[in-house]
Amino acid sequence: MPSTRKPTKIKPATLADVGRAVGVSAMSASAVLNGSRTSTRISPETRNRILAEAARLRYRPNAAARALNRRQMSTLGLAAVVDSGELNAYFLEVLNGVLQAAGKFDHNITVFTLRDWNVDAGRLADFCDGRIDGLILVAPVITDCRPEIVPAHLQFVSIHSNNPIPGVIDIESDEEAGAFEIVSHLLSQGHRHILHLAGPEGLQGAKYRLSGYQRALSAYHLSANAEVIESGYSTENGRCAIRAWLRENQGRAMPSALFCANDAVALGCMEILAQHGIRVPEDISIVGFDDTLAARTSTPQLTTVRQPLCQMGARAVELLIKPETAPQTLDTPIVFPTQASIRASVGRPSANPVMVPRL
Amino acid sequence: MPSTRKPTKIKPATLADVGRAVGVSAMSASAVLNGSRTSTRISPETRNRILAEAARLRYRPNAAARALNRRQMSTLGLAAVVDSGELNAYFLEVLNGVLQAAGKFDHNITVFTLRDWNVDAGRLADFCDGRIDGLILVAPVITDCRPEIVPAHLQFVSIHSNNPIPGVIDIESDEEAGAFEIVSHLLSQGHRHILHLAGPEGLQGAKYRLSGYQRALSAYHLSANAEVIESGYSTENGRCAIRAWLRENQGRAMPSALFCANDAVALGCMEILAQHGIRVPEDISIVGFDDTLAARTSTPQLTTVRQPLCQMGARAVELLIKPETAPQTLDTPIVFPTQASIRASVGRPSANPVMVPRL
DNA sequence: CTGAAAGCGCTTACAG
DNA sequence: CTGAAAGCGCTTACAG
Repeated sequence: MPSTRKPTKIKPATLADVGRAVGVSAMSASAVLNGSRTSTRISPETRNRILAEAARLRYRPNAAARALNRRQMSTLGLAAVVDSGELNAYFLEVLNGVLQAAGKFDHNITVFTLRDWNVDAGRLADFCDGRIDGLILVAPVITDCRPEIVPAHLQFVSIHSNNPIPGVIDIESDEEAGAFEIVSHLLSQGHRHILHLAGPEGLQGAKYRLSGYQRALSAYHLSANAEVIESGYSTENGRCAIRAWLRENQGRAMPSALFCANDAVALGCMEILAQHGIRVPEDISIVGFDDTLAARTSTPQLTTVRQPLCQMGARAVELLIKPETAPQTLDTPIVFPTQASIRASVGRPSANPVMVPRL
Repeated sequence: MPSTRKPTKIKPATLADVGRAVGVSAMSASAVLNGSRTSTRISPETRNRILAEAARLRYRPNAAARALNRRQMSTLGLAAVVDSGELNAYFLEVLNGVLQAAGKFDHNITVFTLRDWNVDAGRLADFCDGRIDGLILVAPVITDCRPEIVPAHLQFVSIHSNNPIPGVIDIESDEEAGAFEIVSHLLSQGHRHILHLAGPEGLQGAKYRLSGYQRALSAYHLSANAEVIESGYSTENGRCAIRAWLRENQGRAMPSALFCANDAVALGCMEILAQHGIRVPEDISIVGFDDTLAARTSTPQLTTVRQPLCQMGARAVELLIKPETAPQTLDTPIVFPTQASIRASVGRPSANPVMVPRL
């Protein structure tokens, strides 16, 4: 007998159903099954009968009714932009941290996706209609920041906000220090010509990474050797950028190392370099940024800068659920440390410089 | 002036507030602002005044109240197990498809994470308390499948369920055909000794992949050449499995190709082989399964089997929101086709066989 | 065209 | 120890 579609008529048991089955009021059932306060005492025997009937009827408190009454849903929102139709590895790391923390506090996570921060900023407030008790903005880039995007009755927290949003607590990682550390590592390995593929112009994170790069070179009195080309943040951006650079520099010496805007860009570069027979790290060293899972699965594995995205996500959840843990001043972001992840994609510079191949 | 924590007292405007401001009943406001049915006609002028006041007060219908009344939340659940504390690339692909489809139907997605399918199966029904209108199970492995795990009033859909769950529609991809196709590709390239690193014993997907491998060999009358070792599904599993195989087969000829349980395992193998100076694809060809983003970022890029995870996620959403699109029989899974993704990790077998290095 | 009433399922005072 | 009442914000019949 093939199973058939289930009739959608079956209704879950309510407190009234349980009460009726036992012969008491819904209120008594509520006190036993959901009541947190101990002031209302129920006799042990009716208590047991209520418990038994509730189990038999598979009673579960209705979340919508409870939310309406308590004015909170025990749910947090997570809003992110989907670039080119795909959430990326960066988001996945944040999501992991957010889910883990939310679980601890018995909260759910609802994911909202936007096409574009500026265009969809107005929709943010629409999500605050009782569905969620707080909203986490993942890497928002809201340049046109009108006050009405964050509603008066809910708290927002941002992670890696591109610019301050009034009333929104921001969580950052120290990207400047991370960039400084990783470029210093390259320098300490003997690299003197390090090409930086910078992130998208206008993005704060890209600026921090560039600034850390410059500060490291400066510390070695090598500012004159700085060479920067703008790339973006995607693998395809990385491919295009390095391809263009190779085309324009045929016959010249290759840099001995690449400092890429992020892991995705680094992977794009590795792909193109491999096509030209340029080996990593024998011929050229490469470092990325973010320490996404792609950094661990590439060949060779990527030296990169770890941002504690998981912890940052968890902190965002904590800020919303336990606002008393928030810092005094909302204007200064909470900053997490970054850390270099040293892997196989960095070696010593090769003795005889590699030349850019002629096409 | 530093911004201060917002007083959480501010309450969003209700229909009653809007009605009061205009001087009409909440019901009229409802008819204008949220009413879908046209039977209730409001005069154009009061209509406009209601609209104006609603905008001024930033009225938004309360989702909890509406859900209580309509008995649906416009939200779907997505449940997955977090292996070793991390959601993986496979999940991310499914999530992408699910979010995209949910957006089209104006539904939200709430993510639930479990530690272990069998242990936490009982919690599934707890989520069905009015928070969601349907639940998607991502790759569930519920061996001890008692009927009460799926509640009577909600529909569940599974993606890649390891075994049938009564009353749950399952969505599959044709893994057997995918394995057959990719192994046939290896055979067509001249490979005759193909080692299979099989997925975890007991998992249905691993069986399909093994079966496709065997069928392809059989079609070439090469069943006698089959060689299978059990690996798992993680990169570390892949490293261990290939390391063990190399240790036990020192001095013998290497297989000319590896068919790995999935991309992660393939990457683990590539890493270990590289350590032994064995080149891909010159010395040995490698194929994976899943076509996760790691397959595109490895060097060389991985030949693998693409499963349309995004589409499968989208179909799951559609099944829950438009149950009329469900197939007649729930017992037969919906099967999506798989497809070989040919990339650089496969070449022709080398003329002189590579030997397993002595340690 | 407009409103008073009842109800969705729960909880929070308040009586008995 | 237990229950009747009122309310959370919305909607759906039903009157006027």
